[in-house]
Amino acid sequence: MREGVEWAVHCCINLSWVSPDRAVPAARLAEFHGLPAAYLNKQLNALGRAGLVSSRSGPRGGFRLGREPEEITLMDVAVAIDGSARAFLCTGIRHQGPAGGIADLAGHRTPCTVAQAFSHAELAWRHNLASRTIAELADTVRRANPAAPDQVRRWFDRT
Amino acid sequence: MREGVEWAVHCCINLSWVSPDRAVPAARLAEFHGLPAAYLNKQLNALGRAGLVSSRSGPRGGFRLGREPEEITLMDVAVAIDGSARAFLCTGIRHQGPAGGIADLAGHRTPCTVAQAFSHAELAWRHNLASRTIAELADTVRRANPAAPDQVRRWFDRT
DNA sequence: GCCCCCGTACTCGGATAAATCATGTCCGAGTACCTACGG
DNA sequence: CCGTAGGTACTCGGACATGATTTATCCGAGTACGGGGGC
Repeated sequence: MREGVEWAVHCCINLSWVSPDRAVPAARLAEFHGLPAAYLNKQLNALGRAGLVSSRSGPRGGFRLGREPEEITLMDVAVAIDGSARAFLCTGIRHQGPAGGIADLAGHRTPCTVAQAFSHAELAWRHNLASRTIAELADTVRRANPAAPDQVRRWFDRT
Repeated sequence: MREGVEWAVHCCINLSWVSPDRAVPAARLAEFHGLPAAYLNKQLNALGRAGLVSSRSGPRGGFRLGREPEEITLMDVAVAIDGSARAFLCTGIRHQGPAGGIADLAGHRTPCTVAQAFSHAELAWRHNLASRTIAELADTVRRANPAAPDQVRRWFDRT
C-alpha cells in the first residue's frame, strides 16, 4: 500500500472539518502535516479524478470534499490512490510448462485454487475498508479529542 | 503482494505430493512451472529461513516440506516471502507540523484512528490467510482433478 | 460615478527527474556419491 | 575383500546487476481579484 493513502485519508478528515465554503490549497494541507507540497498535490489530484474532492484553480482556490464525509469510504480513497488493481495477481503459472499438461488434463480449465484463496482474503480486506467512512473516523477522533475539529478549522481559517 | 508468494504456494502444494523421502531441486520446480530457476531458488531460500521447507545441498539435495502440509498456512508463506511488515505503515504524520500541536493537545497520545482502521482491515486479511492451509488447498485441487497428485509425483520422480 | 478591460498573483494539473524496491542473475560454499588406492 | 581418502558433480545460499514502480519536483494552464481607464 502506498503511503499516499495515509496522507489522503488524513486530508479528507481535516477537510471535513473546515468550512464547506472554503477551499484549502494543497500547500496548506501539506504544511499542516509536514509533507512535500507538490507531491501531496498530485495525490489530491488523484482524489479529484475519483470525485472524492473537488478542486478549483486560482486565488481562493484549492480542494474541498466532493461528497458528504458519510459517503466516502476508506476503500474509495485506497482505490483512488493505489488504483483498483488486485494486490494478488494470478499469473497463471499453473498452465505454464509441464504443469500445464496436468492442470488442463480433462480439457476443462478449473479455476486456480491458489488465486481463489488469496482473492477471498483480499475481498475480506476490501469489505472491511469499504465499511469505514471518513465521517466515522472523524467522529472517533472528535470523541477522543473534542476540541480537535474546532482547532483544525481555526488553523485552516487563518490566512 | 510480491508474485513470489504465488510461486511459493504452488511449490508447497507440489512438494506435498512428492515422496517425502525425496528432495526436489529448485531448478526442477522452476522447470515445472516455467519460472526462472535462480530466482525461485531465492524464494525457496526464504521459505527455508522460515522453517516451511528444509533444504540440503549436494547431489540428491533440494527442498522438501519442513512441516506437515496441515501445519503450513498461506499466511506463513506470505510472511516468509513478503516479510512480516505491515502493508499499511503509519508514518505518524499526525504528530508532524502544526497538526502535532492539536493531536497532542492534552499531553496524552491517543492512537492514530486512521492507522487503527487500516490495521483492522489488514488483520481481517491476515486472519483469512492464516485459516487456509497448504493441505486444504491441495485437497481442493485433488477433488477437482483426482489424477493430479499422482501425475505430479510421477513427473518429479522422473530423473 | 459606474462599468469594462487588462494585468497580476495564486493554485491546480500534468509532464519530467530521482530514489527505492522488486526482479533477475551469477558465483562461491557445502555435501553426497563415485573411484581409486592401500591394508 | 574391505575400509578409507580424494576427486567430482550437483545443489543451495547469498552477493551482485537490472528494470519497474514509487516518490518527489518543476513549470505551464487556468482562474479570481484588483487597478486603471473609458463612458
